[in-house]
Amino acid sequence: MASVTRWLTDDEQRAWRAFALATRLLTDRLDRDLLAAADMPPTYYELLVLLSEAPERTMRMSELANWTNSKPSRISHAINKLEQKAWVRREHCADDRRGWLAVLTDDGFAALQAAAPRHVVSVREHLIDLLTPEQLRNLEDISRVLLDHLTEPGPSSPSR
Amino acid sequence: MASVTRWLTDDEQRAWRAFALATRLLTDRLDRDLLAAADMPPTYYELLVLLSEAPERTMRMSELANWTNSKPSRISHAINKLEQKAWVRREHCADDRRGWLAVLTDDGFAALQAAAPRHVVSVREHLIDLLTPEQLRNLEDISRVLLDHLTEPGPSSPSR
DNA sequence: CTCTTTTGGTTCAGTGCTGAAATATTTAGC
DNA sequence: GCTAAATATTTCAGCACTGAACCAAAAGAG
Repeated sequence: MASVTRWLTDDEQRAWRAFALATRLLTDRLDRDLLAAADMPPTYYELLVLLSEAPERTMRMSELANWTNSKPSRISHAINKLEQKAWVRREHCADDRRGWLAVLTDDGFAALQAAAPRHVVSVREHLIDLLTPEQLRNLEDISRVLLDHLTEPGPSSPSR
Repeated sequence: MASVTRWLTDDEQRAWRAFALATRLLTDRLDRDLLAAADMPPTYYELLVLLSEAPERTMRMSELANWTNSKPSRISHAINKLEQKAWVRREHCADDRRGWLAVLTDDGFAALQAAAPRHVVSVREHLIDLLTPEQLRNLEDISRVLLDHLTEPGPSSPSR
C-alpha cells in the first residue's frame, strides 16, 4: 500500500491557499463584528438563533448539540452562561426526566433582534456585496458539493 | 442615519447559509485530520510550515505573529509548547537584543515531512478532488475578491 | 548624553472548548 | 419485576487563545 503521494499541482496549490486564507480571514472578521454587535461569542449567537426559530423557542440540549455539531459539554457550559445573562432559561423535560429544555427568554429574543441588523451589514459588506450574482451562485453550488460530501454517513473511508 | 436594514434576499440567504455551514464543516474536518496526522493542533502545524519555508528555517516572533495574524502572546505560548517537543528552538536575536528567533529543528522538519502527505490526502479528499477544474478556478477567483477586500488598509470604515 | 516614548516579548487572569469520568433516568433482556 | 445496557446531561481537568499588565531594550527629543 505504499501509494505515492499525489501532491497538489501549482493551480491546485494556488486555489487551495487562496481559499484557506480567505475563509479564515473572513470568519475572523465576521466573528469579530458579531462579537462587537451582540456582546457574545459567535457560537452563543448561533444558539440563540436556533432557539428563536424553534417551536416555543425551545429545544432539548441534545438537539442543540446536534444542530451545532458540537459536544454536549459545550452546550452545557454555553447554556449556563446564557442563563446568567437571563437570555435563556432551563426547564425540566416533561416526558423524559433526564433531559432539559433550553428556552429563549424575551430578553434573549430582544438581544438577538438588536444584533441581527448589524450582523447582516457585516455579512453584506464582507461577502455578499463583493460578489456578482453569478459568483454567488457558483459559491452556493460549490458549497453544496462540499456539504453533500461532508454530511455523508461513512467516516472518511466509505468503501472497504 | 436611521438607514433601513437591507436584509438578505432568499437567494442570498440560501447561498450564505450553505457557504457558512460548508466552510465550518470543512475546516472542522481538515483540522481533525491534521490533528490526527501531525499530533499537534493545526495552528501549530501552520507555524512549522512557515518556519520550514523561511530562510535558515528561522523567523522572528513578531513575524510569525504577523503572518498568522494573531497576537504575540499566542506565539509565545505556542513556541513554548513546540520547544518542549524539541521541534523548535529559541535563539537570541543578534541585532536586536529584545527580540527572539524561532528556529525549526531537524526533528521539527521531520515531523512536518511525516505529516504532510496525510494532510494533502485530506485536502484532496474533502475539497480539491470534489470540484471540477472550472469550479476550482471560480473558487480561487472568489477567494481573491474576498482577500483583496479583507487585506485592505482601512478597518471597515475606510473614509472618515 | 539624559529622558521619554515606542517596540518586542513574556506573564497573568480569565474564557470557551474538549475528552473522560460521574450521575441520573430510561429502555431492553429475561 | 429486576437487573443490565443505553442515553441525557453535568462535572472535572486540561488546552489554546485573548486582552491587559508588565519588563527590557531601542529609538527619538531636547
